[in-house]
Amino acid sequence: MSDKRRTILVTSALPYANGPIHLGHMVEYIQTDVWVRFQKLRGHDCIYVCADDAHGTPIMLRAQSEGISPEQLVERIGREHRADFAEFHIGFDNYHTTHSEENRECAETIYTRLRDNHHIARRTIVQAYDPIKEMFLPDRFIKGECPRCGAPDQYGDSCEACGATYAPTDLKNPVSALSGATPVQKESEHYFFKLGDFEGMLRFWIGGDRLQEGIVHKLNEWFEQGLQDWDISRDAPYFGFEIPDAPGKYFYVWLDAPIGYMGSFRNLCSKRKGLDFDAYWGSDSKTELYHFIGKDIAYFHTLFWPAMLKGAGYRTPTAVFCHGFLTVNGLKMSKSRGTFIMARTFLDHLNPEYLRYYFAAKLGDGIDDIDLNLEDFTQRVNSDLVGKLVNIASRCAGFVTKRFDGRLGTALDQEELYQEFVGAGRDIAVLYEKREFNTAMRAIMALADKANQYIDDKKPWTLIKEPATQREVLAICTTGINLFRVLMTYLKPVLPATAEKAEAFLRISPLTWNNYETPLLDYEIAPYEALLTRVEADKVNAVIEDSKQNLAPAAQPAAAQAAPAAEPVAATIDYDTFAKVDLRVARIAKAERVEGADKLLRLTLDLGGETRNVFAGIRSAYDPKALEGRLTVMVANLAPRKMRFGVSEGMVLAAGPGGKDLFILGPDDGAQPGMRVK
RNA sequence: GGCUACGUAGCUCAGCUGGUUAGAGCACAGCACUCAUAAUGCUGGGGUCCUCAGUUCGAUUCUGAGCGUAGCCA
Repeated sequence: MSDKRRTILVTSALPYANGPIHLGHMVEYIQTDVWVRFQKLRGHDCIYVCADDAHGTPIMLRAQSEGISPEQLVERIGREHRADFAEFHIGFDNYHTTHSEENRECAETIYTRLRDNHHIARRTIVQAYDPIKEMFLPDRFIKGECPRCGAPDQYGDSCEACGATYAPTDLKNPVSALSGATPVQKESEHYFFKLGDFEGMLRFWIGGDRLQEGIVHKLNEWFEQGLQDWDISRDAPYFGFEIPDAPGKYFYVWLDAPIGYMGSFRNLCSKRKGLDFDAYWGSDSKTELYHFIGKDIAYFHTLFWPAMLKGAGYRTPTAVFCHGFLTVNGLKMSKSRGTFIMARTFLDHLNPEYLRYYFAAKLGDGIDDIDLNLEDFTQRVNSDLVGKLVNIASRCAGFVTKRFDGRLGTALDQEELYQEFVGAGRDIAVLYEKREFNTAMRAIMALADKANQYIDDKKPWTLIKEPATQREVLAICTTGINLFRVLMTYLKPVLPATAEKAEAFLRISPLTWNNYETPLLDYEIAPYEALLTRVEADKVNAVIEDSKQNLAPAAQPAAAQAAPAAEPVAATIDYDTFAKVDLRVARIAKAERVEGADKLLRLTLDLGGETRNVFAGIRSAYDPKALEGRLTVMVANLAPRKMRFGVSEGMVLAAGPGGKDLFILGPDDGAQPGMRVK
């Protein structure tokens, strides 16, 4: 049935090791895993590797803020990632990390070969530098006003207000997001990969069937703009691999991330006998290599990555498969709506196979976004999997167990129908191969409909009443159960755990794509037990509730009681005016009375990296000791003001008429010192 | 802002190179059945194919503009 045995290596993009896996990530791992399981089911030699992407500035800083080493952080997150994937039945052959000796070796080899082949250039560039943290700042860590529209508080690479893109040096009034200091310009020598050397090779490479049409269009656009050198080095301090011949310089995280595919494979070679690294990665490799990625990182995988491989004397990918993003209920995932769902939260309440099926039912070979509509999800899973699929086995098994000692008949009632189901496998296999899972699921469910229609048409529950037609009932149920077995084979890539239960029910060895052509006859099966239960709406709601963060209902009863002393609302201001006020969450590190002032307290505020001295006129309402440790909100960009007792560097927000009736603001749990209030 | 995609029934989607009454599943309504996890079967209602303009004998399908959504701009 399968063609000749293929040798295939498959990867999913490496999740970043600074946070947990969410359902958006799962689209990719489920898509890849279904494809890999399909290949294995067909009897091909298919290996699936992945790893944590462990390097870069965000991980370094996150570890710092948690007071642990980056290695400890990455180790912990990696453990969580593995657990999430395992429970979603993602069947990696190997899951490694980019912070590994194998990866260092691969990265160094690629770099030195590129260098020796003259594909590396060195140039001194000027970059923003944080004089307090003593480090160069990535674009995302610089904030300032957009040079085009003037919107405040924009990142160093692009403006969220007007969409302009620019260099961080173009920002007006830039500040470091780490320390609040004004970045200074500082020179540094950087290493560049000369992508332009590979234009001819890449133009040729993107031909053929390697990439989806939309991606090819995008690449052509990039070609027209001209391929530019890629900056692959970063200065210390940086969590990553030091460049061999350049002390103090590190590989940019995006250099060693895709190399992580190789590193993970190399690690697998050390564990699995007979696996030959060069057979898979050598320039003359005969094996197939596929990368599943999200559409956002196509650039790295379709330009830099093949060029790097080529330049270092390795093979290039057979194809790169892009998928779209996940929306929930038609919108971007949102923490406040409770639709930013972590893999773990889903697992806490629901069977992971529900999600595997739903994603499979929606995923095609394109790069369109897919939507997780929770109501549709519930109905679809219940209707397709429980109502149609599992129902076939459930409605037939009772007769077999109760009336025929659990033994299937010696012949099918309808051999043609069985052969029709078997024959449909050819088209379904083609659909799986082309990653048109949505069409495959529809084809499988159409068969399930057919099986139910068949049983309905034969009405075994009527025939069982007549002694003369008892054997007919057995033949019908034997047919139904065999049809179910075929369908379960087709769904095994999507529902591996249910397939396993079905195997136990049928008392058969593992289903494969090659062992269902002859029906099970004269064969004893186990009593039927529910293979899959319905999605309960309560559980779906529980997932949403658990995903909501900091959504304590805004207190509004006060407004209802119409405060007598209500102050008229001030004149309208536009957003820009409001946005000029930089409000920050602050931790009151210290609070003390001020000698000689009967209204003031001196507060030492921690803004997560810097501290401020602020005087607040709240002594009549607060005991200083009770304030220490509390979080509050302050105006962080108020001009410093000299007072008799010192300089006040900002202002704490409070409401109330005065005296004992003063109330300082406090954020909900979870807020961290330094966060901006917007 | 530029570019690349996408915008079809309440929901999720299919419609290849333009051609008779635009399809499927789910949801909904009616009927039937009771073997099955209130599952299943049959029948039915429901769409200005985002908007406008153009090409054409004829456009959901081609072209242009606009609106909306997503990604990218290394």
